[in-house]
Amino acid sequence: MADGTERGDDTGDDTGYVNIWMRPERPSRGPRPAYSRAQITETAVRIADAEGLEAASMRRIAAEIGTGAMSLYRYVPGRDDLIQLMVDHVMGELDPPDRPSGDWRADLTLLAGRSRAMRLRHPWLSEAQHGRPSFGPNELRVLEFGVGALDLGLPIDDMLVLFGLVMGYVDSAVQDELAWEKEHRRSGLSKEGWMGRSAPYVHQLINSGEHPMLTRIVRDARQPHMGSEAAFRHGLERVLDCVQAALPPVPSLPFPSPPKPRHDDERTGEHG
Amino acid sequence: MADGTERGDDTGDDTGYVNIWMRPERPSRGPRPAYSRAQITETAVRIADAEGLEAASMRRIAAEIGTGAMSLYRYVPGRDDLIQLMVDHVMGELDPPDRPSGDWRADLTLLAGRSRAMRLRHPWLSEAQHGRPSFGPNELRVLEFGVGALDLGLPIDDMLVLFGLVMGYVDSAVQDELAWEKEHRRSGLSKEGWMGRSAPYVHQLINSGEHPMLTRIVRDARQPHMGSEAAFRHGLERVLDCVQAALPPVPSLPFPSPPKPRHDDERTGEHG
DNA sequence: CTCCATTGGGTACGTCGTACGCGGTTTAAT
DNA sequence: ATTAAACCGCGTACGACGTACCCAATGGAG
Repeated sequence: MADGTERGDDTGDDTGYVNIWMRPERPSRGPRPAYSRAQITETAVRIADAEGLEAASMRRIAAEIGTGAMSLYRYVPGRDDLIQLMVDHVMGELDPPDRPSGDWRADLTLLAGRSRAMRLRHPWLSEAQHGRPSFGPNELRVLEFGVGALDLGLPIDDMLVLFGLVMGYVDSAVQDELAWEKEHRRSGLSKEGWMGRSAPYVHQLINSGEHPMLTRIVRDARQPHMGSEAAFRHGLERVLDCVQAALPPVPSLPFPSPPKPRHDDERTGEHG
Repeated sequence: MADGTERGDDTGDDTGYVNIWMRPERPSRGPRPAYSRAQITETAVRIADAEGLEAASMRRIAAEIGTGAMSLYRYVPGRDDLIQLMVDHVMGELDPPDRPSGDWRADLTLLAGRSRAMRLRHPWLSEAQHGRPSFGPNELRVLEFGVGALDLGLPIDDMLVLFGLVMGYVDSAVQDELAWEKEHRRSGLSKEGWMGRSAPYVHQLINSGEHPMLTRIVRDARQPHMGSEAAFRHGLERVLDCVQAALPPVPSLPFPSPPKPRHDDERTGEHG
């Protein structure tokens, strides 16, 4: 173990910046750069949208811009950091309001809907996040809005759990929506072709009698027969019902008015 | 686009099998194979456990077994399918009981605890799943047990949403636990070193006054000061409270306790 | 027995991320 | 104004990667 690419124990890298957000885009000296992080990031996002994250290689991005691969390393420490820039860039598309409205359910519904649309536009996002938060500026804006909407008296740890539940649902729901498309890209089969090929396997599992839940999923689930957005909204309502149960009871407050910012709420929930 | 690795439009691959589970391990004719899918999968898992998923390359696995890289392709169509075998293999470690016990909360607690332990043993799992279900036998056993535990009168779609909430929480919680370790492996910094380097960035964000929730996370969150397992159990109880609220009211129980989730343990004096 | 499907394994191709170094350009310091 | 350091774009090169293709050896089916 640990034979080769290890560096020192405490230095990390040459610059000493621990993440991409602490590294300045350009120093003060030297000629003016021909490109920019934003341009590189947007190009990478465009390629990944069209052909997947793995297609957004350094060479491909550079070729799209019209330069050599190594030029990109003047702007970005490496590909992993560029991917973090891509993630935060598309997070900016959520464009949450500056402050929660006071109606937590409407706020989270808005955020979830925009997240779904954004994730459908950028199917590589789940793969690119793969766990680490990275605390980019746009990611922070989303966090502030979403967690702030749940600021109704719970401890911050519980607020984070609830916010994670909602965003986690959005992620997995969109992944399900994209599953057919991904499988198509992987196997070259259409949806009908995949169903036809899988039918023997699924039938074998069902006929074995050892998978009652799978049987019910195949036979009784209505999600495949609903519209994608309708299924998403339905599940989201269930998740928000769960969240609501974890929130402190709202109607009777024996204490003075909470410190939540009360905005004039003529925005009504857009639930169906 | 689509200039190179594209195949036909409807054939997919040579064999016609749509996923790895439909492809038989070995045909009837020819010499007896020297290795097996199980051996290859276990070797790959061992490498990924120790050095990450990307270290489990075909060449590396083959070298560990003591053969050439191309020999593995007699057992597995490609690396993506091998990763699916790895995922299902570690899913087998959950080893759920044959049938739910009747106490859905105990069952899901058991499954969540085993999932956390398993994911800590195999930190690459989240990266390897990256969205697609694949319906392997061990994955199906977990699905049958977990969803079956929630079979209390809800429609199957809602059961799936609730089960996904619980497993999604486990995933994200373990990812948080592993975040330090991953960052350490990436930057070569210790936890204290990372905190020291990030302090200026975090302080800048906090001092800007535009991130009240981040401020509360840094100042008030008790999770970093709890044990990892205690934090996990605490959040899990919150999630299960949410799930309970979505379940139909219990038909008959000896205890007439209302299903109201408790939202305040002992949170006293949160502001210093 | 013969036949040929299947075996393990080697070679080779195209791709990847990126370390390194070069000559030219810009700016801060003198 | 001069100089030297810092920074630019970019080409070359290296060691990986997944895997297509080819080969001789092998052993069950006829």
